[in-house]
This record gives sequence, structure tokens and C-alpha cells, in this order.
Amino acid sequence: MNAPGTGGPVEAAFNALGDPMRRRIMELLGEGERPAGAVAEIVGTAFGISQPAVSQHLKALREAGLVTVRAEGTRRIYGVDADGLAAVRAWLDRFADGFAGPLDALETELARGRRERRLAERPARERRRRAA
Amino acid sequence: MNAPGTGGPVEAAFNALGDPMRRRIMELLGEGERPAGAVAEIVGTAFGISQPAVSQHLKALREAGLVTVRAEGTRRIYGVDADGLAAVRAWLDRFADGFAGPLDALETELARGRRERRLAERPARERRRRAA
DNA sequence: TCCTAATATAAGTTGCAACTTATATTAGGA
DNA sequence: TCCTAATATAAGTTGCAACTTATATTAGGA
Repeated sequence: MNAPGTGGPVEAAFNALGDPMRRRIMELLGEGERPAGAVAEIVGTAFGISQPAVSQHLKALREAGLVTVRAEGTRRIYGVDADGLAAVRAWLDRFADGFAGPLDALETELARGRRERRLAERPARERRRRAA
Repeated sequence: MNAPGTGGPVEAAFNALGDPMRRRIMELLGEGERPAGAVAEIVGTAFGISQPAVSQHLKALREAGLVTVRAEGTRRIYGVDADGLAAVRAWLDRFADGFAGPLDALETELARGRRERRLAERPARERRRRAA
């Protein structure tokens, strides 16, 4: 158990996603990159908050590693950052059904396939040596 | 885009997981079921909050569908609820790399395998009819 | 060089969520 | 029936996060 609030990237990501408005912004950016102005107009109009409010949410998402920014003239183009979302997924993995150790269900499946191929190609003596 | 705060199960789950203390409780319960008293003692002692505070957090997690409770005499045994976590995962899926439509990467891979097997077993005429 | 557009930041307000202490509820055991 | 253990709920406080309006910053165009 980690200390609360002692943010690693997972902590920051979950703290940021704890706000409904920021989740709406993420969902919008999930449809594709957008300049801050477009986000402010769409989200702001839909839910009745101001441009500065949206800008502040974008800052929070940025600092949480959930979105990326890129300057284009005077515009700032925002998009989802896969890394931040991956951190969230990684946290969820500890609860995955039958989770044990560093491998989740998919990785286990992939590893099974690789192992089968490996065993089919190698002599038994070498296999025994590595297992010891 | 949904309205903010108009909670479906995903909204409730993310709102609940937005609090660091509740994430610590989830992590503890991830190690195995525990009575409320044990949660209060471990988390409470570790982070300096009272029994009622922990009880309130457990209530929030319960109402968010993230934990299950079962009575055992005067004790309440808490454990993680896979359904709530699945809702969170499902939300994240919309950002999955190369996501398109209802199939995520793994499902696409599984579907590919099934399709190949199906195509290998069926006559070409029947296949054409279904496709139209 | 000035103006405008796009965005971020400063500063202030305010509702609420996360806590507190006190107490109610519930089940079992002597 | 009473006592205790385990937990939840009631009621009150308080810090802060999510907003607001006002303004600073930055880049480009006339």
C-alpha cells in the first residue's frame, strides 16, 4: 500500500479523472486532437463553464500526463496521452481475474504461445538446464 | 459526450476512485476480503484517519459498485467488486490504440481466429449469402 | 507598430467532500 | 436481559478544488 496523495503517475491520473468535466474533455479528445479553443467552445457550451475553467482543466490533465499539447501558431492542440491512460490500466491490472505476479491475462496468453514455439524448436537438454 | 455527474456506473466508479484514500482501501481489498474493522485498523492506522472515516469511504465504494459486502455475524466482510472495475476498463477502452467500433485489440484478435476457423469449415456459397 | 485572436494565469468566492466526535444500530455471548 | 463488539449514521467543521471575472502573454496579420 502506498501513501495517499504521494503521487506517482497513477495517482495523478486517477486524481485528474476523478472530475466528471475532465472525463468529458478526455472523451472529446478521444475523438481526435483539438485546439484548446474548440474544447472550450464545445465543452464549455455544452456544460456551461467558462474558457478559463476549461483551460484550468486542460492544465490539470496535462500535469497528470493524460493529454499532450503541441503549439501551432497561437493555438494549442490537445490530444490524449496514451501513457497516462496506460498507467491507469496498469493499476487496474492488480485486480484482474486470476492475476498473479507481473503477467495479466493477455500477457499470459501471449507468453503461452511463445513458450510453445520455443519448446517446439529447442532440444530437451537445454530446456532442463534453464529451468534449474 | 454524456452530461457530467449524471452518473452511470462508470461515472460513479471514477468519482469514487478519484480519492486517494479509497484507492488505498481498494488496494488492500485487492489482497483479499477483509472485515470493515480490519480495513479501519490497517488503513486508519497507516494514514491517520478514524473508523467512521473509513466506514464512510467503504460506503462510497459500495455505492459506486466497486466493493461487495457480506454480513458475517456482526462483521461486514468487504471485497473488490469486479463489475465496477470492469466498467472503468470499458471506459478506458475507447482510448485503446487503434480502437474502432465495439471491438478492442484483444477482441479483434480473438475474432480473427474464429473467422479463420469458420471460413475453413464452410462452403463459399453460404458465406456469400450471409455477407449480402 | 498596432490590433486582434487564442490561450493562460491571477485573484477571489463558494459549495462540498473528507474529515471529526458522538451516538445509534445490530448481533451474539454470558 | 444486559453487556460488549463491530459497524454505521448523525451532525458539525473546514480546507480546497472548481468555478468566476479580469488581465497577462504570445503569435501573427494588416
